[in-house]
Amino acid sequence: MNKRIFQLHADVCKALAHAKRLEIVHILKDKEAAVSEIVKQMGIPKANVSQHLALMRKAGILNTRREGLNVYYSISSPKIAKACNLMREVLLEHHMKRGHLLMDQAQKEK
Amino acid sequence: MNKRIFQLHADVCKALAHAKRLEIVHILKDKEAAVSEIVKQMGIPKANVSQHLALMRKAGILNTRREGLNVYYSISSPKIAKACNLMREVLLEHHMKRGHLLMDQAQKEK
DNA sequence: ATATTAATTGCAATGTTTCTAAACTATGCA
DNA sequence: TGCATAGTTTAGAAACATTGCAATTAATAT
Repeated sequence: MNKRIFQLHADVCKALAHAKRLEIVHILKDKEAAVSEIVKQMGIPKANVSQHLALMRKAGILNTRREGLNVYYSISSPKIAKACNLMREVLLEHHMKRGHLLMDQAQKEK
Repeated sequence: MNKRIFQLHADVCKALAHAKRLEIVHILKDKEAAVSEIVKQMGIPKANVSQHLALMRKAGILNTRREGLNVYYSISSPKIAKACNLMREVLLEHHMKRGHLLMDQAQKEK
C-alpha cells in the first residue's frame, strides 16, 4: 500500500473532523443551500461558516455555484453522505453500548 | 438534530484523520496484530505507534487484548472498515477526475 | 458613482495535535 | 531477586487548526 494514499485519505477525514462541518454536511445532505441560509440555521458568524465551507470545498467534499449575490454549496458526492452515516452508526453502537445515553446528556446543556 | 451528536461524530472522524492511523487501520483490517508487529510494518518509533493506538482505542475504534508480553489490537467494528473504504472511493474519484494521477506521484517517493 | 447585500480573506490570539526522547510499567523467566 | 522484552506515559517543542474581527471583493440596483 502506498503511503500517499493514506495521506490523501487523512485529508478527506480531517475535512470532516469538526462538529460544525458535519452540521453543514447534514444541512446539505439532500439539497444545496446558500451561505446565508446555512448561517441562519447554525447561528454562528458568516465569516466562520465561509471558512468551513472553503475548507471542505478545497478537500473536494463540496461544490459551489454562484447565482447573483448568492453562493450555493452542495455535496459533491453521495458517497460522502453514506460514509458519514456509517460512521454515525459506529458511534451510536459504541456510545449506546457503554451506557452513554445521548439524549440524557443532551438535556444537561443549551 | 442534536448538536452533541455532531461533536461525537467529529470525535470519531478526528480519530481517523491521520495518515499513520489510517495505515494502522489498514494493517488491522482483517486480523489483529501486536504492537511490535505494527511497529515493524510501519517503521516508526514504538512510542508513537502506541500513542496512535491509544487514541483510537479511546475513540472506540480499536479493541485490545494482552497475551503474555504482547498486546494485540483489532478493529472493534466492521463498519469502520466500510466507512474507510467509502471515503477512499470518494478521494479516488476526485483526484482521478482532476488528473492527479496517484500512481505517477507515487513513483516520485519511497 | 454610490449604496446595499452576500460572501471571502487576512491576521492575530488561542487552543490542539504530533513528534521525539526519556522515564516508567508489566510480564515472564532464570 | 534481577534482567530482558513489550508497551505505555510524560514532558516539551514545533506545527497546525480554529476563531473573531476588520477589511475586502462581488454582484446588483438606484
